[in-house]
Amino acid sequence: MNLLAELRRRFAQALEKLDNEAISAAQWEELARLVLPCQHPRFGDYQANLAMPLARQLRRPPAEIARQLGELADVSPWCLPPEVTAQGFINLRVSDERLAALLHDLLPDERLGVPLAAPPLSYVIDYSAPNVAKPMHVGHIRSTVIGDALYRTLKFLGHRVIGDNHLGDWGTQFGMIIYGYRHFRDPQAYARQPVAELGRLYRLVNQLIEHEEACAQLPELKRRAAATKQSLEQAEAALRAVPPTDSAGQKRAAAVRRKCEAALAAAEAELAEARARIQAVESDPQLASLAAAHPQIGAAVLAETARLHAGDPENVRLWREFLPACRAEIDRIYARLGVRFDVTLGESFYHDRLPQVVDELLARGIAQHSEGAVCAFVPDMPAPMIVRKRDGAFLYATTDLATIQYRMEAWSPDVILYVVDHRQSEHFRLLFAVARRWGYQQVALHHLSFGTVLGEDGRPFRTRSGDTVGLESLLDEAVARAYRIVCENDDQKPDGPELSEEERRQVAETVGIGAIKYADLSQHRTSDYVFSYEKMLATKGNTATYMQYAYARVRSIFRKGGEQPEAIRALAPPIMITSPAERALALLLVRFPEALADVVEDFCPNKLTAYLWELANSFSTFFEECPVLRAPTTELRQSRLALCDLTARVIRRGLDLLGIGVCEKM
RNA sequence: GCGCCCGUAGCUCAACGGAUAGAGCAACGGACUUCUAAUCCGUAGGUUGCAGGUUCGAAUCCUGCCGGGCGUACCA
Repeated sequence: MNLLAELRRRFAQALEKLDNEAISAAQWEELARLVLPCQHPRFGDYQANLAMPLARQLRRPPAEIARQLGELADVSPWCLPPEVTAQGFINLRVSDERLAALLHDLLPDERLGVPLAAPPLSYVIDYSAPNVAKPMHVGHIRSTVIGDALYRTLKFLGHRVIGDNHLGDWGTQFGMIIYGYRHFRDPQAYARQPVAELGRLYRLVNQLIEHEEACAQLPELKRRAAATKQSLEQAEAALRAVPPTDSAGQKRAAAVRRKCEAALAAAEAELAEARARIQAVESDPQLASLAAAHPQIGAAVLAETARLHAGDPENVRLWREFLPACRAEIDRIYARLGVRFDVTLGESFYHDRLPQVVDELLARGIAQHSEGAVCAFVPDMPAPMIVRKRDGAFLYATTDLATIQYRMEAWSPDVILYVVDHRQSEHFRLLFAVARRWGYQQVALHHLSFGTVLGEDGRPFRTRSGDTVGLESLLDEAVARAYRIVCENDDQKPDGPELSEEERRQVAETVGIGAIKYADLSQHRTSDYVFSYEKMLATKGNTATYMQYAYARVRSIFRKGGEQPEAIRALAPPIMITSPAERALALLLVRFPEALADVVEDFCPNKLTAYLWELANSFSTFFEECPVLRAPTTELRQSRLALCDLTARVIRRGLDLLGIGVCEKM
């Protein structure tokens, strides 16, 4: 049961009973949303803040309205009689007796009190979506982890959910490895380890293309750096020319100078990057000769891609040969991450549909020819959505439209969620607008954007040499650090180490992967965050490790006491609330359903991490203050064991919904 | 230039239009003969970028400014 939702219902009923024509029925539910959890326990557990906004409408003092609503609202049996303040707040406190009863009911409940959604909706979640020909990197973490957490949570709430991995399996990257395969492959290496060899070919071709582009851009970049330098000098001169008495003028000129400084820094950085790319190839004789032997490699790669798309038998054959190996590679990483999909329909799946999509858009007047391309113009958007290029090729925008069409035909979902980084928000605004005009008006389309993973320097997370960081090496590093922490802790246990080497490895894997996922999920989805092994593996604070530790402590109590959780559940002892620590823990246990409702309200998993952190913290306090095995009476011991069991189950379930595991010992 | 997002404790971040803005890290002071100290308890730290406005009530909504990130017609 969701207690908050229930109290809101009661207050909506109270408004109805108020029988005041000034308040429309439509307002009841809206006002009832002003029943909220208290920010501070001194005011109680929940508060109803609806008297204040009603005061003007009803032309009566808020305190008086609050008193009346407090009487009309039937908050029994859960809450004590409401207390009303002079400002008009209605404070609600859950009665200890009922709290105990609620927990007692929770004990045998597999769902831990979480109600099934009524009615259930059907969702398609589009997440992860890496390009399969290149190794997965740090940039894929967020989409994968957030999407998976939302998938699990929506499913647990009883919705019909289809997790769809919209792979990039049809793009230029395949042109690159086809080209690489034709010209640079090492047959023995390919026979031995095809994925590694394809990865090498991808990186090699990519490097040669970057070299070619950098060479081509170099004069322009030099020119731009010189020009920005000049405008900076002008801006500085202009600033000096402003008389000191003109403070407004000074400010304006200083702002211009700052802008020029930033532009110069950007131009110089770009120039430096281009030079580094050229240097990387030319300092290596082998690479340099390859670059010389393959001029126009960029165009050649595009031609290979075009031949693939046009159905050239040899390129299609190679694509079919490469794809399984590439898929196996990412599947291995998904297995390690514990991420699953219901379907994996990559871009290639929609290839056949693209011409019809464009034709249909043209026929219905949604798109038109413009400068040789086919474009869908949308009011209030500065640029159109281009669905076919001048050269006749389709774009990912076209694929995205075809994907919506297919998903609607195949599953007719109520909601489609796209877990994709914030830089694509404009693309999605266009996409959704065009989809609406195309006739998909019922389905809710949400772009769940997220921020960038930053390094400790505040710049997007990269290696020291400036490369993106491979996802797998990230996992390995986190696990390696977790292993050191596990060993250090186990060696220091008062009764000596209790983990075997094998167990230590397993714990380290669970803790390390959990740390990475949790660090990501505990940030607000939309903000950037700084990637730090130190912080994510910290043993105090809002980390997976802390939750996992709390879970392990509970399990340890059961082990030491020779108790079985199933036995406690079957016994279903009365719950006794004898201290503030017990009460705080008990109330949080009852509020698990609220946390999950919060998560899906705006698709923010950090609501769940915040809840779990509070719960685990509350348990730690309880652990310090309330002896379980040595409780003064058998009844209290059993009651506390029941609290422990529920805590462990909520933590385990909560972490599971985030895609994070637990350990019995750590 | 235009568009989108962001500015909260020294640092990293929470906060649903609600009461005295919360955590963690770092700092300081306590608690292991007691179920895992990977812990707990306490102290200190704030003009929520600035200025207006809306509201009974604003970190939250609106306007302007300052500062930052990202995106801006044929890449994905």
